[in-house]
Order: sequence, then C-alpha cells, then structure tokens
Amino acid sequence: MTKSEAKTVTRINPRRPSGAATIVDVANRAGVSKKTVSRVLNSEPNVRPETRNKVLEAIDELKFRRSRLGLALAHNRSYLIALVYDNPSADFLSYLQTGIMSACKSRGIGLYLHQCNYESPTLVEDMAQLIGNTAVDGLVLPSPVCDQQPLLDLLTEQNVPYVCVNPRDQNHGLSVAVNNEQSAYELTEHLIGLGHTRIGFIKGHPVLSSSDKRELGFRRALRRNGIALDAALLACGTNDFASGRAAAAELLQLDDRPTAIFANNDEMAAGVLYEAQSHDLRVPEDVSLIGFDNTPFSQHVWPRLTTAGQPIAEMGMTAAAMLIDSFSDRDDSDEKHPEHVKMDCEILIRESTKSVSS
Amino acid sequence: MTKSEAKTVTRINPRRPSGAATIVDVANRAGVSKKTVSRVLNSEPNVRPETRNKVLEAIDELKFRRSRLGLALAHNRSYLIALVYDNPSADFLSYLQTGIMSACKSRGIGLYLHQCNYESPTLVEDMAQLIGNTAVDGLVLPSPVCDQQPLLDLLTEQNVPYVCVNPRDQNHGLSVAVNNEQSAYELTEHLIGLGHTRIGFIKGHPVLSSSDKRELGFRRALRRNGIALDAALLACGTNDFASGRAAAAELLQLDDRPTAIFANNDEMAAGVLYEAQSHDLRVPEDVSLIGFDNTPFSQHVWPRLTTAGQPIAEMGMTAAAMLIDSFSDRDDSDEKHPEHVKMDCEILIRESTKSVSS
DNA sequence: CTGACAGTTGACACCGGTGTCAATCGACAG
DNA sequence: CTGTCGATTGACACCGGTGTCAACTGTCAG
Repeated sequence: MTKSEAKTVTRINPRRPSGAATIVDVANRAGVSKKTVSRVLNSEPNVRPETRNKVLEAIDELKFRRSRLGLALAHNRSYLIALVYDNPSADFLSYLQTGIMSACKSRGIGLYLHQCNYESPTLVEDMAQLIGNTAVDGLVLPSPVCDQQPLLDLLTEQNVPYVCVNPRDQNHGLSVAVNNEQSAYELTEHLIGLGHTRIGFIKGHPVLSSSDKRELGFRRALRRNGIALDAALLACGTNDFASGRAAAAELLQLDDRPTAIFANNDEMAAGVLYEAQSHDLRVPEDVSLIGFDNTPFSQHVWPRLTTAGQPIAEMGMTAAAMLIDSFSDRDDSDEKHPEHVKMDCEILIRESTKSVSS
Repeated sequence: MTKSEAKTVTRINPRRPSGAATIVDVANRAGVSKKTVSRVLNSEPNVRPETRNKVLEAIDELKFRRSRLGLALAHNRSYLIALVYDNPSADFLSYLQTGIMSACKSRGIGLYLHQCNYESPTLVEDMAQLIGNTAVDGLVLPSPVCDQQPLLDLLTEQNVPYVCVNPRDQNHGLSVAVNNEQSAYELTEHLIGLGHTRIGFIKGHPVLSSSDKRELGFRRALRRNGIALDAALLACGTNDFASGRAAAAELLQLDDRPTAIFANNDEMAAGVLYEAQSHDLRVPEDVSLIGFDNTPFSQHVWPRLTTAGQPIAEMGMTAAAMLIDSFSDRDDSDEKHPEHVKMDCEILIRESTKSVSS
C-alpha cells in the first residue's frame, strides 16, 4: 500500500523561515491528522484521552504555537482590534492604551494602532483601507474621532463593531463616557462653597464634546446657587497652554477681577498659573484655580491644582471588553452587557483653591 | 470549448461575511485568472495593457482591497511590527508612536502594541508567544526593554529583527540612541558658564542607561572645568516626582547649599521646584534648576525649566524605518543604511537657570 | 447474530493571496 | 512552412489553520 501511505504523509514541511513548528509537524509527530490536533487545540470533546496526550506531548516537544494568521484566515477575522486616535493628550493616550491592552490580553486579542486626522477629507477612505486590508475585528474610537458621522456611517454600513470613548452623543454603537457635566458642576460647587462668586471660566476646544459638557456643568452650578453669569468672565480657549495664558491675561486685567478661574483643562490652567505668577499674582491667595484632567502637571506644580481625574485606564479596559465581548461568541448569553457606560471622575481638592479671604 | 470555459470559472464566491470582494471576485469580473489579478496588483511586467485595464476596472468597480491576511499567509510574514514597551513616560511613548507610525504608513506596515514588564520572569515567554502567535516581522524595543539580554538572545535565536531605542550598549542589532552624555555635559557647562560651582546632581533610575550616561556627562563637565566633585551634592533618585522632592529636601538643607541643581529628568526637577517653592526658596534667584526631557511640565511651569529635549518622534521614525528596511527586499541594495544611529538633543535654555548673583 | 448508535478519527475543501511551471500565442528567422 | 523565442496567461500547489462530512470503531439492545 505504498500509494495510500504516500497520501497519509500530507507534506514534509521543510521548516518555515521562522523555524516554528506548524500543526502538520505536530500531527506527524503525534501520528494523527491535522484535524485531531486542531481538536485538541480547541478543547473539543470526543478526543480519546490517550490521543489527546500524544498530541499534547508533541506540542510540547516541538514548542508549537498556533499561528494567529491561520486562525484569522480560516475564520475571516484578524483577532485584532484597532485604536484609532487623532490627537489626545499623551497622558490620556497612555492610560487608555494600558486599559485596552489589559482587556485584550485576557481575551487573546491584539491591539493595532492607527493615528489619523479627524478633519482630513481622507479619513473615511483611510479607515476603509484599514478595514479592508487589516480586517480588524473592531475599533476603539476616542473623542473626537468618534464624533465624525461619515466615519460611523461607514462602519455601520460595513458592519464593523466599534466602541466610542467620550462621544458627544450616544449613538447605536457602544460607548464609554465620563460624566463631564456633573464633575464640572461639583468643581464649581466647591468654588462657590469657598465663597467665590466672581468665577472666570475658560472654555475648551469647540470640537471636543467635553468642552460643552463642562461648561454646562459650570453654568448649572451658578444657576443653582443664584449667581448671575457675567459674560465678561467667559473666555474662549482651545485646551492648550498658550490659549490658557491668553485667556488668563484677558480675565486678570479686568477691573473687577475674578477671584477664581475654572479652566476647561489642566493644560490651560497651567497657562493661567504661568500668567498669574509671571505678573506676581499668587495662587490661591489672589486667585483660586481649577483645572480638569489630573495631569502630572497638576500634581507636580506648586501649588498643586484642584482638578478632576477621569478613570482613563478603567475606561479603556471597559471599552475594549465591551467591544470584544460584543463580537465574540459567548455561551452565557443571558448575561447582557450594557451598551453605554457612564463613569464618574474623581474630584481632587488641592492647594490651588482657597476661600475668598478679602 | 465549453470544457475549458468551465475550467476558467474557478469558483463562485458567495460574498464573504465582511462583504468585501476577494481576488477571485475580481478575476471573475475581469474574466481572467486569480494569478493575473495578482500580477496587476504587484505591478509585475508582462501583462498586456488591455488586460491590465480590465483588471483595474474590475478592482475599481468592486472596491477591492487586498487582504493583508492572505498576503501574510502566503509570505509567512505578518506585515506588522510590534512596539514592546514597559513603562516609559506618556510623552515619550506618544511621540515615539507617532514617529513609528509615520515610517510604517509609507511602507505599508502596521503597528502592533504590546506592553510588558521588563523585570517579569515571564518576559521571554510572553515575547515567544508574541512571535509565535502573531508572527510580527520585527520589534521596536525602547529602553529598558532593550537591555534585557535573555530577550535579545531569544530574538537572535528565532531570527526576529529588532531595533533598540536608547539601549545601554550597541549590540549586534540595530539601534537609535540619543547622546545623553554629551547633552548632560552641555547642560552642566551652561551652569558652570553662569558661575555655578556648587552644583547638586540627582541621579536617575539605575535601570535606565540614560541615568548613567547623564551622570557621566555631568562629571566630565566638572572635571573639564577643574571643579572637584563633592559627594554630598550627589543624590539618588528614581526619575519620579517624589524622589526628586526627597533628594531636593536633602540637598537644600545642607549648610553649604548648592547654587544649582541638575536633576536627571524633568519630573524630578518638578519635585525639586515643588520642594523649593514650598520652602520659600525662589528658582532661579536662590537656586538654579535643570531637568532633562523637555516635558510639557518644563514648558508650562513658571519659571520654565532649562532642559534638553530628545527628538523622540524622529527617533521613532528612524528606528522603524531602519527596522522595516532591514527585512524588506530592496532593489537599491548599494544604499546601505547605518546600523547604529546617534542623535543630538536640543539644549533649551530657559528661565530656571541664572548666573550666581551673590 | 444483527442493527442502531455514540464516540472517535481522518480526508478534503476552504479562507485570500503568491510562487512555480507549463501551455498558448504571435512574430520572425531559416 | 516550420522552429525558436519571448510575451502572456492560467492551472495548481501552498501558506496554517478550521469546518464538514463520511468512515470506522466498539457497545449494547433486540
């Protein structure tokens, strides 16, 4: 039966370039078929314990590791999710990545990175390429990328799952968001509780939904405490240091200077602090200061900034977990995950705020 | 010729789940074989212009995009490189990623992210899994991951290309590094030029090679200017804010206080500044201060810190370009890339340093 | 002794591309 | 008219896994 024997030995694999063993090597070594090895790898039932052991031994001896490529091709999915970001702060990005990767790791999924420009006309085309070429299984979209409707339309059309992080609105997909409005409200309440009534507010970058929401929280706190909003105390910024400085210069030279300033984020608060200190105004003695984000700056500067911190890593982890679980077959299908998760910021009262002494 | 016609139609593909067209769809549409489509995709010669156009049309009509999975399987490479990092600062990571991705993009390579713990006993095993499962084509290893010899041994044994960023030593692989020693030398020279002779130095984290190198540069500058090293002015730190504060507390309470402090990095310099300011010492009037890294903190604090900035994004771009080009087939093989690239930091003289006035 | 049936295993096609090799075609020299 | 040769094209195997289905085994009831 030389003929049938020749058929059984499917192929003698001359060691692939990488030198790693394949499922065929394992099959030959264990004296079984590819399919049986596959059964063992996937813990399928109906494999005789004796056979299973032979296969496991072979796997061990050859240091076999299943290739994600073969798996991917067979299942027509890449076992990869992509983080598509535009230009978040380095700290946000770093924590978010850590969170995402921790969720990925326990689920055997890899993380693919893609930087884009949210206002580029080629954004949709870029993403179509990413989906077409790389066949990522899903996307994590932090603000402001997740607010680009044409992009979301594409994903919906192509049936690619995604999860938004801090989106402007909750759309049909999944989302994880932080309660910006409430946190800004609480920070403002803190200032009011210290006796401040003339509070300057520096708006954030208009494209970020967090800017609107924080301003809403600020306004609600004033309203709730019967403090009229003075338009002169409202300055515009773009979340960067320079715009914070400029806004501060404007606010601090008013005849009736605010006794406290709430900047939409820590980086602008840094600008305020810089502007104040370089004009010999002391924080918090002359002016109290509040930021948002709990950046390293806010923790390291003197005085440390009162601010609010998002649970960024946790958001990343939750977002990735929701995303992956949404397209993975799961047995416990009764256990429904929520589609929209809202998290609270941590309010951090520090030395940059103080009661009005005058 | 019904027979040969039937043979030409290889298979009718009932649209894959993702809905995307495959090379077979294109082939059928254009009335040619898979192989011919492949030829057009790869710009191979010897395809009749007429045929090429038919194929291009079909590609266009079907919005066909070549799957990286098929490519990967056929070539036994993943068209992915991995960035394996432990715990760099968020800013470093963010800029590095941007640089790497820009080099990747123009070469059609994707970026895979992997966070690890450089001192974990499972580091090597983790990496073996990454290589075995994901089959990444190469690795970018920033310090201190690139200083783990067992890991490098594994990569060498498995023949996986890698590039080190800021390694302790230049080994057989590729590397991109910044001239830490020289930059620290120049910063110290700057202080000496301002008349400082009692200069405190706060060492960095011992596991990072940059710490040693910066200290060497500091010492060389003293030596070169005939200033004896006072052991009391040498403090230990671990590159974080708290250790910078602690070291500053130690240095600033000396009877013969240093007139300047050189902290191994900006975050520790932030600690020094905090400690000084909270004890009513003014920077730079009472003590000059130097950091390293050009972090946002150093730019945003008042006074802004004199520091040195690494060209991080450029380093990332160069590293990724070297790595990818090292394993990509290139026609212009005469054009040799260097294997070890050294870059210079930008020395940034700002307000935190001032001549000794006393 | 026979048939039904669950447990176990393997042959084969398939996923989406590329590499190899042979077949076909047309032009041109002998 | 025939042979040679380069240009063009397609059939087929392969990369590393999984899904489908049929075949084979052994046990047990009828």
